[in-house]
Amino acid sequence: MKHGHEPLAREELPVDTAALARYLIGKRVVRKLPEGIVSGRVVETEAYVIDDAAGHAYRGMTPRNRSLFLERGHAYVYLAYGVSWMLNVSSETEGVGAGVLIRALEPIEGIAIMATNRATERRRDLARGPGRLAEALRIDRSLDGLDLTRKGPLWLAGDDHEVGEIGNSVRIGISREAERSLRFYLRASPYVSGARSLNP
DNA sequence: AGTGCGATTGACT
DNA sequence: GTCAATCGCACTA
Repeated sequence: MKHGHEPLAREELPVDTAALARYLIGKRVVRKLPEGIVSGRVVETEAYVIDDAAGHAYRGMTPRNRSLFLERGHAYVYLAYGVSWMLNVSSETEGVGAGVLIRALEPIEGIAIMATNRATERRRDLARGPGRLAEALRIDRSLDGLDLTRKGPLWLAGDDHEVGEIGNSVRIGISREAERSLRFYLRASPYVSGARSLNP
């Protein structure tokens, strides 16, 4: 990497949730921890679009989901099933609630730190799945609302690596609006979560 | 104030 | 393949 994890500029982020979900494939999530930098390539995302009954913003702003209404490029972090933290990127203009769930990363930097955070040595299991990636990067509520277009504890950056073919499918683990094809993933990546049928 | 339910994971049959 | 863990939050009253 010749660049120094320069953050993505907000202006380059598509002002459209599905477009942003696709755009983020191949980009980098960078986490600064006391032990060092941890980062990975985004290989899987899901869009939770405007007026989406499956989206947390569907019934309006609440204390939990207010970060979804921030200008695009901010973190929305919440706890799923009382067990796993989920990292989302707000995706529309200020006041409009929508976001992109980051579902899996290909581990790039700080592998040893991730392995410690995850209590496993298996490379493929470090950040395959939204809860796992949050654990690997030690992401929790304290990062909710963070501007991901600025260097800080967590941000989004570019990546010089060529991006392979991007597939799309229905979203995973939801019941409402389950038929919509709003999941995006890198076809060739072994670091993508989900059943085989969803990764043709 | 009580209740039902997940944008998941890991353990287990 | 099935299933329990675990808890914050939105919703009902």
